[in-house]
Amino acid sequence: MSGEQTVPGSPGPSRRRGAVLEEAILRAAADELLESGYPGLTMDRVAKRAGTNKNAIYRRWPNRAALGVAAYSRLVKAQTQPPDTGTLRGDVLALLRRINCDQASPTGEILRSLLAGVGDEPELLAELQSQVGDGGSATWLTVLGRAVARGEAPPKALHPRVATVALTLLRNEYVTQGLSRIPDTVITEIVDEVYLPLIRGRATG
Amino acid sequence: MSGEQTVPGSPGPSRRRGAVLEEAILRAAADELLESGYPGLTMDRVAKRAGTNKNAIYRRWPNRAALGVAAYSRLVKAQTQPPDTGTLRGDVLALLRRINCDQASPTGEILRSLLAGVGDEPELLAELQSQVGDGGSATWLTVLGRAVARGEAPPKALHPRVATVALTLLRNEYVTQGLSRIPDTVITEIVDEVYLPLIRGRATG
DNA sequence: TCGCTAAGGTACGAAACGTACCCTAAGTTC
DNA sequence: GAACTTAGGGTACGTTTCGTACCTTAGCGA
Repeated sequence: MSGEQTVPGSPGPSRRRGAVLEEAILRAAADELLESGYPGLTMDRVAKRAGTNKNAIYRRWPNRAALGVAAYSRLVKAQTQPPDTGTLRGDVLALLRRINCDQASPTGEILRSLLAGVGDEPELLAELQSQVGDGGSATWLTVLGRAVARGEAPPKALHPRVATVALTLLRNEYVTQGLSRIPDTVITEIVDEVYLPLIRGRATG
Repeated sequence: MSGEQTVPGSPGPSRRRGAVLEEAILRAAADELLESGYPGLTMDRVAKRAGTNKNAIYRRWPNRAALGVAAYSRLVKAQTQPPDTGTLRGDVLALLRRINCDQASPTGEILRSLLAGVGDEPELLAELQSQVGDGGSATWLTVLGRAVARGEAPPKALHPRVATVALTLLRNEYVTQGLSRIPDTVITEIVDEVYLPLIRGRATG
């Protein structure tokens, strides 16, 4: 929570413009998302928190959903460096746990709300999807590729739908269970009961 | 679309009560869901369409989300008879295609909206989940059980998380792709690239 | 026949989206 | 350095929709 964004020390009108103001708005929106979720993401409140008004927001984003997606993108960006623990199981567990820790606490509820908020606008849906979903497709293929190089997995496993199954199952937990953080037992179950049997089973089956 | 629910032939006030009125409201709400989706599910419009007013609705459901979930349940109930084609692949394909035909056209968008609309109310989320998600868990276990009996799958495959993987992947398509109906190639890909390798791979891997 | 319950009609307050209008500060150009 | 253009600030407004309140009226049972 970065608190209010009005420049505190300057009494006179020191007016932010352009990218600076845009950053302040996005930060305020992201904070609101974290605190109150997407239903609590009110244009008036974001404007107030950013120390500006709705005009400045609507000049940049056409509606609340677009602002929500943009703010959400700020929350979940960053971590795309795939782990390298030396084993496929270790890498997959690390990936899922990282998602569960860094993203999950707000993501479950917020993502669920946003998926609805974007409604019929496919552009926003695509952006959400690229942020959350198969934005990580490359990551998973990297991890799997190393496993293939080590002989842990057959080359046939390098298939996007196969590679991302673990992420899909984890996201399904977020969406359908309504939990903010998934228990680690569920993660290990996904890995040991589904993902690794799927990957390795393809080697012999 | 069942149209307006006001009794057409009777000019005088012929007032419906109890279960009859409740049915009319639910049907009106379901029709609104089909026509306009959850965002278009307005209490005033449902009341008007059902030929009643908001009082009668709020006396039965505490808020819009509850009415939405109840109406949605009407839309997706019915089909729970598992298919029996003689092969696991045939059964799984039949299940997914049935879901894709009977449910999908409205389900994708509506489900996405509802998942958000229920927001923080876990009871409604659980009801949604039981209607859409693991309401089918028993179905999938039945299908898998027959496959085990035929020797098509190992008994270890009779695990809820494993059994429902195909459904989870299909639902993931609905939620993240924003399509009302999934192409059949995606369904066969889910079955042939993920589900069957997962089930059969466990036999040998 | 007489109440009691529930439905109908309507109006209202609150919240929030999105728009409009005018004023003013920050850059920009000459 | 002055005029001009652009963009931010403040505010008010119209609209929609949720959820509530209040009163009237019809159906049903005792």
